[in-house]
Amino acid sequence: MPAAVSIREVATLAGVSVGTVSNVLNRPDVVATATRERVLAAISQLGFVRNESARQLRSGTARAIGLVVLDVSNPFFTDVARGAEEAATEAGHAVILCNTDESIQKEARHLELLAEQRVHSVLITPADPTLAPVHRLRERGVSVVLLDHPAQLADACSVSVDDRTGGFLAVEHLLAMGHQDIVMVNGNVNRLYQARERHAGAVKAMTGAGHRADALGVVEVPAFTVAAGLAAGEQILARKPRPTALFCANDLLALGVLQSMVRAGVRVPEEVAIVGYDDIDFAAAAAVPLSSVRQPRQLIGRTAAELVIAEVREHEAHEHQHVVFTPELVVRASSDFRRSSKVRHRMTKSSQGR
Amino acid sequence: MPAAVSIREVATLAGVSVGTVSNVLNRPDVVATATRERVLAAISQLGFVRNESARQLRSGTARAIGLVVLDVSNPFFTDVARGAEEAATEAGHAVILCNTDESIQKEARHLELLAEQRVHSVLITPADPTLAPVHRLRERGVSVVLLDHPAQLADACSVSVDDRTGGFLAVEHLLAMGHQDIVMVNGNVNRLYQARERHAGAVKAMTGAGHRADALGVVEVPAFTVAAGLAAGEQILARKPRPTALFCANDLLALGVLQSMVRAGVRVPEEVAIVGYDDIDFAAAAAVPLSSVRQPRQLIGRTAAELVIAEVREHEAHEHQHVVFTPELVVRASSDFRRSSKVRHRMTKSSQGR
DNA sequence: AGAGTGACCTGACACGTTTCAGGGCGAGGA
DNA sequence: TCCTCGCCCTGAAACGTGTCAGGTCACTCT
Repeated sequence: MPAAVSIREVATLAGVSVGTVSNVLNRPDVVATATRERVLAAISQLGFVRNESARQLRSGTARAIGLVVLDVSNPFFTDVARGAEEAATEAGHAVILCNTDESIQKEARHLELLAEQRVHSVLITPADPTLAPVHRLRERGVSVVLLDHPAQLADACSVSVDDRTGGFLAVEHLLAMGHQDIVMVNGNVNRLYQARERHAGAVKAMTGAGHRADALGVVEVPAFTVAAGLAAGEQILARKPRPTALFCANDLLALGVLQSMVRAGVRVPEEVAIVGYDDIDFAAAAAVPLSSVRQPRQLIGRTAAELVIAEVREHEAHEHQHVVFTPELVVRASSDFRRSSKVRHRMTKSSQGR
Repeated sequence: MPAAVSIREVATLAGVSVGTVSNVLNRPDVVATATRERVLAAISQLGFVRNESARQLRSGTARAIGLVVLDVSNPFFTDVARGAEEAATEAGHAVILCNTDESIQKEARHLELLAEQRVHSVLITPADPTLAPVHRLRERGVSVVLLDHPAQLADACSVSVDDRTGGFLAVEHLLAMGHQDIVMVNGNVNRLYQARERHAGAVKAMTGAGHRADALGVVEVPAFTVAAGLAAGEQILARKPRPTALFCANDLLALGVLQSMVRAGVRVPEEVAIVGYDDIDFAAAAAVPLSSVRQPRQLIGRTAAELVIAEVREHEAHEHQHVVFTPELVVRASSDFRRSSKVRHRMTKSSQGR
């Protein structure tokens, strides 16, 4: 392994001091053209690469921002990550992506690591409902933006989508389609902010339509995954009077539930209507195209990154902002038989065809 | 922003030298119990956090490994990433995830960044077919593992899946189902290794069955995405004698193609059979459950990370390995009407029901 | 009692960079 | 001729760690 070449060797080869090389790198305008070119030639000849560690050590903080999400496998979060990465790259920052799987321990572990890396800021969808680790970061002077969690913290920006309205839209739609017996497939309401808010919105729709609050059934799942959705589907299939409509707290759950319905031969939407949440790209391509509550995924990530970059730049003068986007219901075949009829009809022909 | 506390302040508070604090951190066994506890108390009292930059600067290399993939939005790669992250975390390494979108420029840019960070190794699915950036890394002494690209490089390990066999299995299956007019939906064969190999396998299956090599039609797409698949679908729908079977080079393409067929009312698999590649989780949940060539996604990532960690540990003694997994065809309804009949039948009833 | 032996700790240096006070030097003005 | 002023450059001092040669001290052995 060839020893890494340092600024000093470049300086020697170019016949200048290390200070000058550094200037060529960081403030090219202050050095004479001839010298600059000599230095640049030496750099490329030796294959010199800046040592970011040393820069950070000197400057006290890294040019990296940490992005901590609940589940990288969830297309919702990869889209958020894309948005954030775009904005970060434009501003010359690297993004370190961390996955917590909703585990408080993993979250703490990753944040510890990010603190050691001296990232200058962190974008996080909190797994710990107490937000304790977020506060620890703030105390250490790390800028934080809460993703998808609009806690009105005095000391951090946030970017979120109005989950309560999202839940409301979904259930309002199901009620409008004539459903009475609605079940929500949801994560733990106490642990996860999104679960709590979407549920609250759903309940609001129920009571607004004259139903009792507890008329909304609930199936709690341990994770927001397709597998958990499959399990929830089995559970729902076992219920004696089967609910006629399901509102799933995200699309992975909805896809799992849908799959178990299809396997069991339960017709969607005729026997059971399903609405998901997030409107990931796969929702439209599902066995029955999935109705879903759409969130501006990439925009969420981009906005968060931009906020945090601004915060670091503005320093003390920065005022924390709380950006809230509004979700939008996308109705497809899984909750509206009128939309499924055309395709369904052809499928009928197709089965007869063989 | 509170000044970050350094090892020196901890030393002062605990009444020891900085060397001792460092020892407590790195070789706790060499320091007396009483002293160690005093130091640890000081650490937690001051909220001291190691400065990773300084450590790296001293040790010359970071405890991070770079993971460079073609598309983070592709569930195949997120699964690979998960596997890699698991193994890396177990060994105490962080993972920096980079996305190239198949762009040579983005790839170069990310690798530059990783070099500056002095990552101790890089796992990469190359976007540049010349592998030039990979060789640059090697010259700088960075360990590299090629993902999904078994180039028999003398100076790097690789982990891949036998793409040629995968392509062969897919088309062999379609031929066995009685198809003659088969089209492959594929990326650029010259640019992407996977595209080239899967195509070669497909051709081998054709010729093996007594067809001419050019009997396999090809639709080239600009990217391995659902959107590109949709566009390819439109293109195929416009063909005068419509092909009876499609082999898509990955599942995102297949899902897109499938969606455009469903929209156009073309029956799958009766009128057009479809086989995808990767067997991502969403394949099974698609409008018509998708036949696909399965790869051990997480295992690929885990193996790659383990290889590179071993390489760094073993130093000079390391011998480069080329691990090749074997893919497996998973047949579902999209290419086999017998498997679709049950569900299809119930759907028939459902359409009649309303 | 003196020497030898561990156990434990100290203190300075090095890692590669950025920053900054200051120095050399040529040109222009008095 | 001398002074001043810019321009361009130098060189040393940090940044926070890990390492390592050496130092101190109590204890044991002869």
